[in-house]
Amino acid sequence: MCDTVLSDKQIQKRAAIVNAAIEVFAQYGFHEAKIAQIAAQANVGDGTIYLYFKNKEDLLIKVFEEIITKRLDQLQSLLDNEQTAMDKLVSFFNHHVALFSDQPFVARLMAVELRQSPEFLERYPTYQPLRRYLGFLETLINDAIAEGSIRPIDTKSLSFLIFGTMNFVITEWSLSHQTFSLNETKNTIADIVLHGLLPRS
Amino acid sequence: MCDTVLSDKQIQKRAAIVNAAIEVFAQYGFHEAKIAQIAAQANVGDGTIYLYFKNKEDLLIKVFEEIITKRLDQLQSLLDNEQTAMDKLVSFFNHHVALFSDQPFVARLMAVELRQSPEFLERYPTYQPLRRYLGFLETLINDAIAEGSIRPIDTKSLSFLIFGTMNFVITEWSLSHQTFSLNETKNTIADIVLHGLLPRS
Amino acid sequence: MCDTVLSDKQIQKRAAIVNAAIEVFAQYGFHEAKIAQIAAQANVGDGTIYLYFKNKEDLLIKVFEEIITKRLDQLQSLLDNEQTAMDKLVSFFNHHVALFSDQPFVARLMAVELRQSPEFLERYPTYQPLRRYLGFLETLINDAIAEGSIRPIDTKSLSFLIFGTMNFVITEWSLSHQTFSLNETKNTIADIVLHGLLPRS
Amino acid sequence: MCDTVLSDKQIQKRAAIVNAAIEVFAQYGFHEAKIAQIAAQANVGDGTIYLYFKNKEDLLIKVFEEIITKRLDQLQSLLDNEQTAMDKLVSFFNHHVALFSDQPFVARLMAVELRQSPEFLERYPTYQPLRRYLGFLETLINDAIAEGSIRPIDTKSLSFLIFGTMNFVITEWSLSHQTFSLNETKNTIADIVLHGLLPRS
DNA sequence: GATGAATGAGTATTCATTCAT
DNA sequence: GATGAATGAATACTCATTCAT
Repeated sequence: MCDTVLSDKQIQKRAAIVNAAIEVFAQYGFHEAKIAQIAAQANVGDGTIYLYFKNKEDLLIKVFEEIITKRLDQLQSLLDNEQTAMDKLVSFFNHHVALFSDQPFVARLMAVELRQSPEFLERYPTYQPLRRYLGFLETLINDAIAEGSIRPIDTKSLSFLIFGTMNFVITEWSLSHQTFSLNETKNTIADIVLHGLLPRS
Repeated sequence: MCDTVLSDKQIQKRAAIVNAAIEVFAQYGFHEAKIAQIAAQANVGDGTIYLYFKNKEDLLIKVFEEIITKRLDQLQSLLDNEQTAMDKLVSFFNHHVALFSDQPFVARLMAVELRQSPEFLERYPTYQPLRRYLGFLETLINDAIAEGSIRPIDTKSLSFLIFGTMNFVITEWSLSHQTFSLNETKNTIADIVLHGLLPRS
Repeated sequence: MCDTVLSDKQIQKRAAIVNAAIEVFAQYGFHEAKIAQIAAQANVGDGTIYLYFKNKEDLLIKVFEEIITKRLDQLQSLLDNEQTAMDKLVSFFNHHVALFSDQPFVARLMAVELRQSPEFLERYPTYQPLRRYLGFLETLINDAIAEGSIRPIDTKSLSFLIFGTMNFVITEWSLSHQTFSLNETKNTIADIVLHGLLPRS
Repeated sequence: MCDTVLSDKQIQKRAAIVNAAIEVFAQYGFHEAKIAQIAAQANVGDGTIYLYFKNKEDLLIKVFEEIITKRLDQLQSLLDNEQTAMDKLVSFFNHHVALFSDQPFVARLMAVELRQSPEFLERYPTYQPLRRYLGFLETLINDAIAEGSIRPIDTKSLSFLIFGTMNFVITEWSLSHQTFSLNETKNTIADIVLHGLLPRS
């Protein structure tokens, strides 16, 4: 059934499972999360999960894929409002933080759970929702460079800078129980990246 | 015996366990790492590990503490060669990357294993070797600001920027099997952070 | 599921586990009894035991509770045939021996396993199926005294005398591989208790 | 060394181990008692115990043998003061209770630990310190019968009656934290056994 | 399709025993 | 002889997965 067309009721059931999985994975991490708890939270039988997902690992993978896809769709439509490539890039940055700070565990999941171990990753060589996300960011950067809004630097390096920094910031912010202002930190970092650290003459 | 003064032979045995643990944790992650495998790799009996560490979790914690402490000591003495605060900061940045790229799994461990789950973290509220590391970085930043070498910005934000970015870069570099130049990426990022992204008029 | 109403099949499965547990506990004692062996004997998976009992200790406790309850029910209905309190008391004595000599290990379990250690007992301060059994015996004694069939002596002392003696006798009889006549011993003891040891003038 | 003649210092060391073992076995029971704890309590190294005893089981066995031997010696000399066989028997009864109530755990050990399991017993077919104790009691009974002080009944049955009852009483008394008068219970039981339960005309 | 009872493989940890010192 | 660090066998319990209903 895993790949068949689903009825409405089935779509709802699958969504319930995914939502429950997000919550439970986020709270306990992959290994401490129990299928039984996810099933209970989703109000389905334990076995039902296996009608929609191959196994626990597959559930984690799929959950991510869907989060990232949804995030990218949201970002895409939000960015349509912006004119210049630079505006789009700045907007991406702001919305990235905003979107993930709504569900900070997703940032943690991205930084942590999907990187369980080299072993894990090697079992899913083609699995790279993160790649799609970074790829999207790289496109925006390239456009901004082409536009002349920012100076030409290595695209991948900048995407790592933006994504890596903000992922770390969001995770810290979440783990610290929001004891600092995410927004101010974000603005400070944007300022540094845009203008540099050196004193302005 | 856990906390007593150790004989030379015991020190060697303990070190063998720690080294084996680093390798196995790094390759498999905390949950997939088996005590039996660590013991085998260290050439000791399974039970011996429990003479030196309270349990598997304690082993992870201690392993980290020791890595971070060693790293900080190394950095400290390397930085003694530098004159200005700015030189020290730049040197920290370079050596940080160099040190962790020698053992890229340590970067992964820092980013991943120690963040297992909110549950895990809450069991060790005061445990923060990462704090010490970031604290050291913040001191360097403050000195550089006081010196006038960089403009006054929020210290914590900058420390997040430097550490978060480079931790991500190292992890990506490691997971990608070193398919890009760590050094060039590092230099590009340093350039951006120092001079900013905007086109130079 | 532990406390839910059970289906017929589940009742059978639970009973199979209880029976297997009685045999294995009886043969090896609590500590030497292995869950795997009980499961094998009951023809269920190891894990299945944990669907019906919290843990090994709980299994021991529950097994006893059920044996004692069943024994008391049997005794109760057997005693309904007797008219006087004295007849009931004598009947209890005879049936007690008969019932436990059918499963002599139950006598051993009562004397031994449930008294593992003061530590064990203190973990179950309110757990006293033995109390119920002795309490029942004390009631019978009180009635016989009220009836005037036996002289008024301390009820508890007599209950200890009857129960303690016969439990010891049954255990010895069982451990000695029935090398003496349980029935004759029982009758001799009954005679002594009823008529006293002193020579009859 | 186990069976060699021992120096004074060794005799002391062995005694320290035995005493520590009694305490620890009594408090925790055989299975929960740890060799390491016994060694610590006896102020010797773990390995030292194995110089004096073959293994943990052997330690339990030897400990009992010595307790029983000492008890029997004490009883023997106490009984020398008595004239008639009947006086000796009564005296045995009283002193048995007194001696064991000083170390109620010995009663428990006798009732419980030495009866671990049929398996355990079958490993020590010839091991019967209890036999010696019961044998001594039977001799006293026989003498009292020969003397005409008590009527002729089956000796073994009476020894079971006396020993079984009092062992149970002492154990209950100990486990109940001495909430009833051991002495009164003892006297009531003696009275019943001597005079019988039936009303005196 | 949905369920959840049953399964049994898998593992951290303990502790009696050994043996190099 | 005494020690106690080292050993590794042994086991209760968990939980992802299956499959009869």
